[in-house]
Amino acid sequence: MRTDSAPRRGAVGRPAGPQPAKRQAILEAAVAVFLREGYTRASVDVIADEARVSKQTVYNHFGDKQRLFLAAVEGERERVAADFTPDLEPERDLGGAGDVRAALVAFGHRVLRVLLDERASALRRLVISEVARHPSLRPACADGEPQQLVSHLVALLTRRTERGELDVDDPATVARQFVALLVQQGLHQSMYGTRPLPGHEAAAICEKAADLFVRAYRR
Amino acid sequence: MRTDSAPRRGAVGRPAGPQPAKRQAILEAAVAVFLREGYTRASVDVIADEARVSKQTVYNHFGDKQRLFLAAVEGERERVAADFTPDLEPERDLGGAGDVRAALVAFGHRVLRVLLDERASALRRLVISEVARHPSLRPACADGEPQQLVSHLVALLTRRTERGELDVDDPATVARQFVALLVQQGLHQSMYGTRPLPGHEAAAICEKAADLFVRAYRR
Amino acid sequence: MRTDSAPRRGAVGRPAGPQPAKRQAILEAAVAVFLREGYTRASVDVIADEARVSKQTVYNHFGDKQRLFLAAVEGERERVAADFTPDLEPERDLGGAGDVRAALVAFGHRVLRVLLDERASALRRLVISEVARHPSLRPACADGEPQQLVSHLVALLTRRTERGELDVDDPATVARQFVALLVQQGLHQSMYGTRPLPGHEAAAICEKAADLFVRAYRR
Amino acid sequence: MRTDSAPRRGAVGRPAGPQPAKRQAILEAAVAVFLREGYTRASVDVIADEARVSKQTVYNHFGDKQRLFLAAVEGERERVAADFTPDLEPERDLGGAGDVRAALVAFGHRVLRVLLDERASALRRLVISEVARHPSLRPACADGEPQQLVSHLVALLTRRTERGELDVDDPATVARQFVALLVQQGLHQSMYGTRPLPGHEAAAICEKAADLFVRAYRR
DNA sequence: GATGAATGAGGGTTCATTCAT
DNA sequence: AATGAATGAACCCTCATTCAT
Repeated sequence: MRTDSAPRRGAVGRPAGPQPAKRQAILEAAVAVFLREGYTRASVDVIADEARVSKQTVYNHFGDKQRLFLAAVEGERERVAADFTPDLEPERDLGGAGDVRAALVAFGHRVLRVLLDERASALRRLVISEVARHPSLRPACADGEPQQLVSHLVALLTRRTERGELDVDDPATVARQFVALLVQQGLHQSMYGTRPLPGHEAAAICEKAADLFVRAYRR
Repeated sequence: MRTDSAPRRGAVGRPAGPQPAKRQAILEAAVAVFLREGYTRASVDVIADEARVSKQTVYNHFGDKQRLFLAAVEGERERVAADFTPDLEPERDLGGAGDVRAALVAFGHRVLRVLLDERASALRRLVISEVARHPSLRPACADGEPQQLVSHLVALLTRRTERGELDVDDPATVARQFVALLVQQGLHQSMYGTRPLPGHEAAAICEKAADLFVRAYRR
Repeated sequence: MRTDSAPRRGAVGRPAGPQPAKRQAILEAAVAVFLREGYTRASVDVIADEARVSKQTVYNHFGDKQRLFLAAVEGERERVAADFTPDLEPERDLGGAGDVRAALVAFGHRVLRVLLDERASALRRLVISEVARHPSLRPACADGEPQQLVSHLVALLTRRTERGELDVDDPATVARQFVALLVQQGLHQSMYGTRPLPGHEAAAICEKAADLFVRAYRR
Repeated sequence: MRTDSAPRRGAVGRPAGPQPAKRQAILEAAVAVFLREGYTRASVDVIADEARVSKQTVYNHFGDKQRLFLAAVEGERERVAADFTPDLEPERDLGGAGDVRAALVAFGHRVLRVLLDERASALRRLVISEVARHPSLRPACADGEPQQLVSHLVALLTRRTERGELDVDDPATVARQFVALLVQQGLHQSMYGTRPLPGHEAAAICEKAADLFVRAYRR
């Protein structure tokens, strides 16, 4: 995650070619400003300043504010996804001998952590704000429940069903429901990521959700 | 070019006195413009024009843009709530002889109808957009799941439990979960009210949710 | 021709109502700047400064640069026409006992004076510059030969024909030709009003033109 | 992404050496853009793009926008002149047995055709627009009546006078007058080349002009 | 000689807000 | 209380021009 914007001078003394570093610096500044201010409030001047770059350079790279915005959202979306990849490895408690409820609770906490990450929350609010005016944001909007999380839960449900601990016919649907429930309660109680969610509230959400699904599907 | 319809005071014919009709006109125009454009894009000029009122009159009544905004949100919140009161009378199908599942599905459809109403959706997006910058919006943000709906469901669950059809210990929690599940799936699939939700998708959401809760709580 | 831009305070001490003086000041500044710089070079900032008015006031009065431009051209066109009305009174040498040639020469000088007036020339160049891009300028462009001059000459030709000094069948056509000839040679030799026309050149143009028409139409 | 078609010099494969083809391409693009947009609106970026050349190459060749502009005008002036050389061969109808009036009418049509050519008109408007700000345009401005046309008419008048059909003392003056008359009426009625001149209007101009001169000079 | 990237100044336009009537 | 006119700051974007490769 290099963020320097100065042209780096290699060992051979070449003064640097076309500088993709600037593009990156602009994108990072754009993400920061758009997340902080929203689309309309964000000013290209400020983004340029924050990227230590002239305003026209921004326009040379991205054409106009809207395209810069979409690029920033796209980039941030990838960054958020990447940041949480380690969290999403499905292996960890699949084989766990722990009982189902504990597994679901643990999974729920993971969902909430990903969901309430500060930058991810700001991105979500931004996308919701602007999706009505920028239809290109629809894919980003549909990502509310990161697909990877759902897949992970599908695997978990399938495995537990195979083991005879659960009785889930249609794991995809059930997984989406579980995640949706956590997401909505998490967003709602944290004001869409605007206030930190106290640990006990998070725990309550996860445990009650686990209770519901255990009650419904434990064999 | 006088267009006011309020009665004049004073014998000499000077138009004078506060004109509460104007305040209302301004508020309505403000709601329309803020919902349409968002906080930053909305311009006081346009609001004044749309209210057929001078710009300074807006400032006389509301002080500044932010206070006008908060008043508009508050007003719209009440309007939305009021609009759906008829839908929310809890008596209607409580005594229905219909089975529990059907009652839950019907209730779910009611939730989605309220949730996806065009103005209600625009209001929700607006509140989510600005809650980070205007803390006074927090109450409005917490209204994501209209309280009345939840109360209604609590009553339903309680009654059905009394009748021996269900076995719900903590109806408040269960009701919140049911509503949260519907809300999240409805918002997600309709892009936060930005595209119409096809009937079969709405039906699927409601039925699967009913299935889950029936499975968990039917005695 | 009042040109003061300060709000005048009437005898009763009222501090001035809506100030049409500002509109006038803006228009005058606009004329000056557009004539000096041309449409594109002219900047609304400079016009506002020169009118001692804020830029937004310009926009409040005229909407945008193009409308300001058209208003300025229209105003200047009227001003130019008005400025030369005294010159155009047709009575002066109609009854003159002088011979026809002298009358035509005198008329020719009048045409050149009107034509080569500094502001009128700048206006003509401006209109020619922009008529391709602003179709609303077409009327102004068609005014190249002020209609009043042609009418005047028509009267002169008619009178002289009635007196038996000339033999002009179709005075309208002949008048347009005479004026066109003078105009073209005047514009050409003065570089469209860009360099002063020496007296002897002007005289030559007028005299040769008079010779041509006398030769063609003297009875 | 090399798109140049000029041959490379040097054995090692470095593209090098002056590429006069590029200079020509730049000039052509500059002419097109300046004629289309006028001096101020024309942007060096667009010219460079249209010439398929980097912007700096434009600066390398022409120094700055103004010099590029002057070169473009000069080039276009030559091109226009060259384009009409075939039309200007003076021999064609000089010996024509047709009567003088017909010859003058035919000549008039030739003048109007040359005058109202689309590119020639755009060039004229451009020169008139800018002559006040770029004194180097004065020669181009003086070319309003192409010298070649006048010479041609001088020859015609001389020949017809020698034949005893006309009685013209000073053919140069008369020729300039005839051309000036046509030019002014043609420009005026076509809005300086901005709207097409209907055939009957062109015919009327030419015929009335021929009538005038025949009336004045036929022996 | 030619390029792509970068710049600082300035373009037209719109904003939230206040003054004078 | 209500208005129309006015303001200064800021917006997005484009310009002619230069630097570094």
